[in-house]
Amino acid sequence: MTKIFALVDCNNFYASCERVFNPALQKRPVVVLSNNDGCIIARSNEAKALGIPMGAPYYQNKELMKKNGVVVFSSNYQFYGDMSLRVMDSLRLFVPDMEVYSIDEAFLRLDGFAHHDLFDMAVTIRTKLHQWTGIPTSLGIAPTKTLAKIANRYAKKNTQTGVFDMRDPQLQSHIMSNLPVEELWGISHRWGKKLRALGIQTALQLRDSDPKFIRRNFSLVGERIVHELRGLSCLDLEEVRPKKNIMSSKSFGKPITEQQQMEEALANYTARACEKLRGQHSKAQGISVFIKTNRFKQSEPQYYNAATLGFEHPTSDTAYILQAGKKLLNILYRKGYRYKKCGIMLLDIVPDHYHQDHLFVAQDTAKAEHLMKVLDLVNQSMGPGTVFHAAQGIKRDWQMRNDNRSPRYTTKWNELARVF
DNA sequence: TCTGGGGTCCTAGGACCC
DNA sequence: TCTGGGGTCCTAGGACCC
Repeated sequence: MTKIFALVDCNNFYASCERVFNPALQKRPVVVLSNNDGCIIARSNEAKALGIPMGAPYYQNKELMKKNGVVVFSSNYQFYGDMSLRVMDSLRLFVPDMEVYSIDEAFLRLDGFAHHDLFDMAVTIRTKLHQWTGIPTSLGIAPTKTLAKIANRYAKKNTQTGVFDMRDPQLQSHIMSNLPVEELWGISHRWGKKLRALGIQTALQLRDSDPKFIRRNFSLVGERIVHELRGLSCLDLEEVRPKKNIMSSKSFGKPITEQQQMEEALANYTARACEKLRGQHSKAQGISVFIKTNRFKQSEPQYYNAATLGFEHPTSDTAYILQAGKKLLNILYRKGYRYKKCGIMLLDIVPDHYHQDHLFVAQDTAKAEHLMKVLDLVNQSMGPGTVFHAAQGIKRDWQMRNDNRSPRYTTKWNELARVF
């Protein structure tokens, strides 16, 4: 039986979120910035039309935006994350087989609905999502994930309905013949250049290439794309799996020059990573820490260093991991640099019921685990950061900038939208 | 002044084993 | 002159994604 996939993608997701509780933004150009107000990571259609580039540094486009009355937001991940949950929960009401692919995308399997009019069904889903969450979406339908991605792009650009069904092979060929190869899912700018050098310019040409040849030059990943373009599904819906690595890293609001401050920042990132770790019911068996200076300031002395440490036993105890991080930082840190960023990665993650009996530590871990449970509970009910470790510091004047953050409308009682 | 953060998968090559 | 063959596991690095 042939499969049927749909890709649901939220249009300009972060910008659309900002609009939901602020209708005055409806026709205005809106832009959302990355952490630390560094780069532009979301644009409303009006902002795109002004030629504001994706991923570009904010400060380079400040003038252009000011001139055109663009409304600028710092990122508000608590809010976007919650809006994403609402969209995904709504989708689940329509379709049982679904994969949440990213914060703003989900793949669906529609095989079971093949006797319905899938176009109508997609339009209904889209309408309801908008009605229930305020978020506009696009829906592409096709026999493979890779083709569904194309269908979705097409739906966004070329349709009134926001829905496009690309199951027909002739239609596929026609659309692919006009699609530059680097716009395919899985083909980066780099691979695009390499493909073009080999005479492959369009998605259609890639589809009709020899899979073995593509494999030699672009590995299994490339070969799979060829098959997917031919309508042969190689990528199925994926289960939600616990993360294998958990990272937490951030640039500082201003350069750090004291080890004490770096320790504080690192402690905060560590606490965050450990929270995620416990949230997915896992333990880590090691930690890696890195610190670096600002690579864009080549006039300043540059420094990057990283180090890894294995734990004696799998753990999710923040206090224990904080100590390990501090140890590593002590090895890495050199005086005399202006540091811009540091980060921590939790490694070799295993389920938390994975239990290696350890004669001497059993007692301690039980106590620590209980403490962490209480800590998480308090922070979940009273708000993040209500209770924290002393190592995380209080002043935190290295913290990132987010001057234009909107209220956390849906996750903070005192930031609810008001209606007058 | 100012340039994000968090992931996954695949491959090649080395270590090690019989 | 000449020094096996095959397998597994692990890791680092490179590629991609949103």
